[in-house]
Amino acid sequence: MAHLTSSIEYALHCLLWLAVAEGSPLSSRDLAELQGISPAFVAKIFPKLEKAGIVAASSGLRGGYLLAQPPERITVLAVVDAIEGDKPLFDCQEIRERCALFSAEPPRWATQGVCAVHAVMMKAEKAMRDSLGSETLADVARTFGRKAPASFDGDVKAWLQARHQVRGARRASRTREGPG
Amino acid sequence: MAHLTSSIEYALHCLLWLAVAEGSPLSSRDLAELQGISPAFVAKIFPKLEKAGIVAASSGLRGGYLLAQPPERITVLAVVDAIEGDKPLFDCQEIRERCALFSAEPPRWATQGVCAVHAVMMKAEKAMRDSLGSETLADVARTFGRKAPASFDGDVKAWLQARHQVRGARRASRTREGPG
DNA sequence: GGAAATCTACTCGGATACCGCGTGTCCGAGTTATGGTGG
DNA sequence: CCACCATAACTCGGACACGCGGTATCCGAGTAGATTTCC
Repeated sequence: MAHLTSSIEYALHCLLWLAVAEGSPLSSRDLAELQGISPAFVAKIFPKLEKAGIVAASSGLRGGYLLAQPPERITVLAVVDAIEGDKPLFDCQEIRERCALFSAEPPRWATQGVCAVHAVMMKAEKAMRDSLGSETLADVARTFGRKAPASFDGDVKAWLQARHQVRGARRASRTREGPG
Repeated sequence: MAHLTSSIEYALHCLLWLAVAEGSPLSSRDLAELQGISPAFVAKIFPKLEKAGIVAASSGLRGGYLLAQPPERITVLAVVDAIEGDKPLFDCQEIRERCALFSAEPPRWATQGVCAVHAVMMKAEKAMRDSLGSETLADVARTFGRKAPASFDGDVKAWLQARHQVRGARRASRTREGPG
């Protein structure tokens, strides 16, 4: 992975909503409007989550995204890797090879094994990945759920249901009202 | 800090050379040519290390940089923070506040405390910082020293000494040779 | 009244601009050893 | 022979462009449901 970007933040927040709306699919537009963020941006990052097997997409009217796994099995690390493509946090430029003391070509003892600086960075990256891998979506949702009042869950489901009912009914009301 | 950039990699490699050249100051040019990297870039990042109290600068001919502390007291984390300015690895955008269910203003329970996603990221960042903080420049140098043959240290000091002798002697040789 | 065809709005998905940060470079101010000069 | 002075190259330090990756946006292909029409 590269580093902890906004895309990852958006993805995690969206996934939390999918966990709340257990069962009923939410479209990228739903997720965006629910959180007051850019719909286009949400639509851009979700295909990555789908390819990683974190969410499942369904097309057409009343389609949307569903968690492809139970929240207990989705680690934050998996989400990060899905978005960032598990690029390394540090890319060693092999400075050790270019030492002026190695006139023509660097000796074998210098290029053997892993660069000492690189090793430190990899160790740090592993510590970070381990931390992210130990937290699941369910853990984060629990933290969130502890703060929200009991009524909030109902409010959310009501909002989603209302939105589902509105879907596809616009044409009907428009023809009823008529253009003139 | 932001993330583990090339500047940090350069800085660490340069500091390793300063540790090897214990006592005699090395200029940014020395460090650059010794490693085959851009002198201008080295010159750009070293003032940050000086402000952080990691190196001490001396001006004028035969000036240069010196470690301001023993290598055992310089952690990799200190170097990272010196270069990056200890910017957070993740900046929370407080998405939770923009929820559409909070019509006018978000309720207090939603904005209270730390965002659950943010908390996970901070924990991961702390794990990384702890790892970087546990490694000192001396540790890295030891790893490097284990690989290099005993003769290498002498070669390095000879190279540096030769370079010091050359310094300031160019004008002399130039006037001696003369333009005509 | 029931079933098929049509039609619309909505969905995902990828290809396309904008912007900020990091990378890389350059030039100016200040300092110290050198070389020459005068006593 | 010694002390002083001007010189010049070297040093640090900050200010200036370039390029890439991430952010944000748009538009096209495909699909499921609702409406309409016909038997």
